[in-house]
Amino acid sequence: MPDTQVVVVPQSADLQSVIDSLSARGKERGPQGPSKFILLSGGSGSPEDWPGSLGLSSWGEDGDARAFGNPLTLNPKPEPGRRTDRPVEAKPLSSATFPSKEQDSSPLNDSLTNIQWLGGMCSDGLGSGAGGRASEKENQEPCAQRLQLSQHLDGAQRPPYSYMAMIQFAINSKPDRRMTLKEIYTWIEDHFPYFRNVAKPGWKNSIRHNLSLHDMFTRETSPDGKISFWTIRPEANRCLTLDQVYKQLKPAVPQIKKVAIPISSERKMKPLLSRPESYLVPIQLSLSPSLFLPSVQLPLAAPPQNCSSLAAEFQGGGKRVRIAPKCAPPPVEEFKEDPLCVSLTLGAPAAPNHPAQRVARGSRRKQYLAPPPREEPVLLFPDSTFFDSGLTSDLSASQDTGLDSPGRACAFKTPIKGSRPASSTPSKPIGSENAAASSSSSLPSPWRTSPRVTDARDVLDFSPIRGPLGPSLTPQNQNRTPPFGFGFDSTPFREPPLFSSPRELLTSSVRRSPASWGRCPGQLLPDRGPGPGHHERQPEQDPGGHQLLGPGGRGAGRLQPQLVTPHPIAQVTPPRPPRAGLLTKLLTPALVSR
Amino acid sequence: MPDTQVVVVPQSADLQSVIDSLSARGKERGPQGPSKFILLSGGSGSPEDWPGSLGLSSWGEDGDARAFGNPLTLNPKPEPGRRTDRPVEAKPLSSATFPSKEQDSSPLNDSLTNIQWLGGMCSDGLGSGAGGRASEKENQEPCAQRLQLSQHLDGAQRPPYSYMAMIQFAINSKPDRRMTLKEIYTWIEDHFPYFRNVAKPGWKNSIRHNLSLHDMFTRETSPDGKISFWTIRPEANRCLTLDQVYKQLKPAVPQIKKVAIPISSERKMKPLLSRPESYLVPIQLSLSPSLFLPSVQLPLAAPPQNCSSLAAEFQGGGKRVRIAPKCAPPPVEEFKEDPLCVSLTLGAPAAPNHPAQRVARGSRRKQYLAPPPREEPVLLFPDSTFFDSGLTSDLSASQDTGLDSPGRACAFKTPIKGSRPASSTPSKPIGSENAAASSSSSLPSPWRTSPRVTDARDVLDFSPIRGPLGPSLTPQNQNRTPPFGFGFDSTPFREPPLFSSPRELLTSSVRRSPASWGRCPGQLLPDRGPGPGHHERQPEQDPGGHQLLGPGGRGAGRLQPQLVTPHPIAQVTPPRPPRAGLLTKLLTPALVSR
DNA sequence: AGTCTGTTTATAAACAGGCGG
DNA sequence: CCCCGCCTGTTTATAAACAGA
Ligand SMILES: [Mg+2]
Ligand SMILES: [Mg+2]
Repeated sequence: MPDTQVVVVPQSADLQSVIDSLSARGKERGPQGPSKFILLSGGSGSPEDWPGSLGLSSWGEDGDARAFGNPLTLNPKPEPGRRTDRPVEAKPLSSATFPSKEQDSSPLNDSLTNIQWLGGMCSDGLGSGAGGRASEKENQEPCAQRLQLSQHLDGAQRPPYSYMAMIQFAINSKPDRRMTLKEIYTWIEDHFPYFRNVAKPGWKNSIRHNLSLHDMFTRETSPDGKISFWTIRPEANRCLTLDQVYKQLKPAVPQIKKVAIPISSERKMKPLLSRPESYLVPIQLSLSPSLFLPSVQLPLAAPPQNCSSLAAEFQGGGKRVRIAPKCAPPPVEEFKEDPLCVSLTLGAPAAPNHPAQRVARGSRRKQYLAPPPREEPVLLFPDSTFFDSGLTSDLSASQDTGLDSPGRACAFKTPIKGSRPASSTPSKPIGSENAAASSSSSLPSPWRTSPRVTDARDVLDFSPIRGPLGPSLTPQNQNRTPPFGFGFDSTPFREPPLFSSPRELLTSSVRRSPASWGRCPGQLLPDRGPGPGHHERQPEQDPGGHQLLGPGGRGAGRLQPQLVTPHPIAQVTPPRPPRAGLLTKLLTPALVSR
Repeated sequence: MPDTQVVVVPQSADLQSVIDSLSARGKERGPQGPSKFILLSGGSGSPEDWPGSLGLSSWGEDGDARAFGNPLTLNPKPEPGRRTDRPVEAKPLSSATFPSKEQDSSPLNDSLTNIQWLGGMCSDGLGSGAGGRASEKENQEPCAQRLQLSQHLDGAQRPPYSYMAMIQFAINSKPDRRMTLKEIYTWIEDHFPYFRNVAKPGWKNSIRHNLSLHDMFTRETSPDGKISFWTIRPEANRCLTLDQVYKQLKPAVPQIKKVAIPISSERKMKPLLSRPESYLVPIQLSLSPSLFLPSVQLPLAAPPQNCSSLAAEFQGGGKRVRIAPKCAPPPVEEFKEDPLCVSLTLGAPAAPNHPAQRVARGSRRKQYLAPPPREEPVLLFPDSTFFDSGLTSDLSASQDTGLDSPGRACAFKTPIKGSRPASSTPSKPIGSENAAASSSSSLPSPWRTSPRVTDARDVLDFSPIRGPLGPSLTPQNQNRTPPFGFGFDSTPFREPPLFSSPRELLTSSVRRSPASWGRCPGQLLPDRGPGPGHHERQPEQDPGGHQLLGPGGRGAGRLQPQLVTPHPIAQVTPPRPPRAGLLTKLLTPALVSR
């Protein structure tokens, strides 16, 4: 049902206004816009938290106590000048005109107009106070103190994407997927006015930081050495584009857009850390029909599998939406306190109670210790496990409480990756990825072995787009065809995408054939030939991934249903939110004064 | 001359007081303490900047505007409780006694007593004000506002080591090189009282952050899954210990301790970012005799090579000392404006003007694009290039200006690493590390090829200890024996350590045979057998490294002599500090008001 | 329910190197 | 030609969000 959107509505929200808003947005969206909506009751939140009226809390007053312009202190430049090269904010806010010139970047073919965080070019009359020491450094006040006016439509809403994601958007928007730093800046400013109009100049520092930090991004130098271009390691490039985040590429594939409506929750974070509480993300829903409104039936491929999701948007009382889910199959039976899962059809039960496949307990994920052993762990990989977009979903909530509790075949514990996922190139046997970390040659044997237990967990597809090939249930981790087809790239993967954390996803490579690296679907690469024979050096094979969103314990199996249960309007009864904790408080509205 | 220390003295310092201080310290040190000192005139600085009287500037006033304890705001816990589990600072500073109990960690066999940043347990009478909202969160005020009193001897000086380095110290101090998080905390608090007495509780957050971020650190789980231990990937473990930083392991190897005396320079950094301006670091000096006082002659192994260093301590007007240098051979002749180098004996000139070995220009280092080609690039690897301790030294200052300028054989440009150094395991051919990044199968040919130019640069030994085997000059990158011998670990490396940045050093592995992984020299592993046959899975081969110190552009060829020239008291005439810039100002004293 | 542990992102900063005014 | 400031790139520090135990 490509024209369908699932909308999670705060309990306290006015349903009619939601509907009105959605209808309006659907019109803006044009013919491709969703015409049907699935409404789910979400956590809390009041109408004033809605996109347009979000108050952008308190990041202008940061002040920070650091004497900025002490002209006599010659301490080495606290980030030199570095003002935005765009004319905006160049002068001390003298009623700038925001020429919005230099729309030189990629064509704005993204139909961005309907996204709430994408306001138009700021056209406010600024000129507010505090303009004295005009910010010339990156570590300065936000570009515009003019927050009180036009709190929307000028990028007041920070986009919900992480820097890493935005950089990927930017680079992948170019046909050759290569961008200079300045171009990245410009692209982001053009597509996310927040950064031009609102963010402090330090955001450019963060861009550079991300480029350097993540080895997904590599720098290439022009032959003459004069120009540096940033690229995405082809093995790691999931070819994320901003388009894909809200525009479906292949209507044939069932896709549902999802709108998370913000829940009030004030942050004390620094400006760029605090995120808007809602945004549009595309996901491929794979929920059992019982989760939906009675009238809705998803034309799923295989037998409808479970695999969670949805609730993602509400974790932490409207924290932020998770894109690129860490989707792990729920344990087969036996699991306790997993409200959403209860009503879901479970994947084909893998060999239950597979001994030696699970770490006794203790696992905050990551802890890449050893590559998955040849005897593949039991990995539940139900059909509907994969989500089209990076919407966070994870029903692997089963806390893995009792150690070695029987009946929990798919424990999904501490996936292993051999501290570097590298080396399993097509030219080499897959088993060659033994580059591992756990070979500390002096460990007492119990220590060596235990972490090597290779339960797959979390994991799966972070791709915002879904290929037509529906993922097939692969309980034995064989013949699996992870949904990395990417629409046009149909190269199947021999190995299932096994990674346990966003970081790994981000850093590691795409589990596609080298021939398909860098071949992204769609019109983004019109001038590029299929380039099939190009994979000179076969990089390490590994599932590539990316994280769209901000900080948080993404490394672990997220979206514990008990934490984020969206109280679906459908029949699914929230089976008692177990062990609420602080997050429960967040889900209960009005506690936050605001 | 193992009993010799090089002391860099600020120009404005009172020499007699320096000598007195050094003498006193030497006595504290005991029989092993240095009895001879080499004094070098350094940048600037006034006596009050000396260790004991450093003012610890202004990190208590940060304030930060974020309302901390707003009891009604239920925003998810801004770092829960998390007070130091040690009793120190438990109450609101009620004249704490600092029981200093639980000296349970490794035996303090480090003879730490002579290090200035290691004060005794704080014994001040504290009880100062501001004790109202006792810090219970990690993101709180520093443990003790009592800075005004007893500004020394209680850890007032932040140790000069990065978190990564300290974690290595801690873990490697255990015989089995395995530590729980809490043990790491305790070890650091015991050995660096700063963190117990002065630092804000957030330092523990940073420890955890470092453990997670750097994949050098891996987590292992006990068989029952109840306990997590942090270890160092054996391939990456350089077996750094705090001992090695100031204690010479093998007196046969020439080692000289160095004392950098602080230069006044106020920072506006946050507490933990601002570092003390001086500390002891061991280096293996390899300077031509002309650089030293006439009476000093270093018994260097091979013909005295150049290779810089020294000046390291003074960059940025007493920024911070660099440990674990990024030592790169200086260009042979032709280089411009390299004062220190001028007077140094240069390494044997490698094949001059090796075409196609150098990137045309443009390089801020890192930019791992392709693995080093089989035809090894010309890498100047002069004997004295290596320093015993991690003292930063880098004479590769030659800006590599003119592209393909002849006469500069050792261009050291943009080393390449194939975005993941993995896969070249002993079991596999070295050539198999083709996991690379530059295989973007759609790049126009010029872009593909250019970054692949494989000039080695920077690089080399970050080890704080030096093995007896003197590095041999290897202009052709063959038969090189990088100084990774580590004293007792004499396993030679087949591949030279080729890495270009501290990060790479940190992340990548030690270029030792797998059998030698985890085998660190000395008494640290008394209870561990030689464990030769333990390397089950051969991890990626790659030079291991580590960085001891804090932030900064370590990735690039550092220690531009023009920036840090210490004005040695010896005959070396500072050949005109080229292109001073802002850093020049920093070197000139008194400009900073203080 | 709170704390501890672990993972990840955001932000600031230090500094190196290059370039252009 | 040199100085100097800005831009770019790398790395560490710090705070924070959040998950899991
Ligand atoms: Mg990078
Ligand atoms: Mg780690």
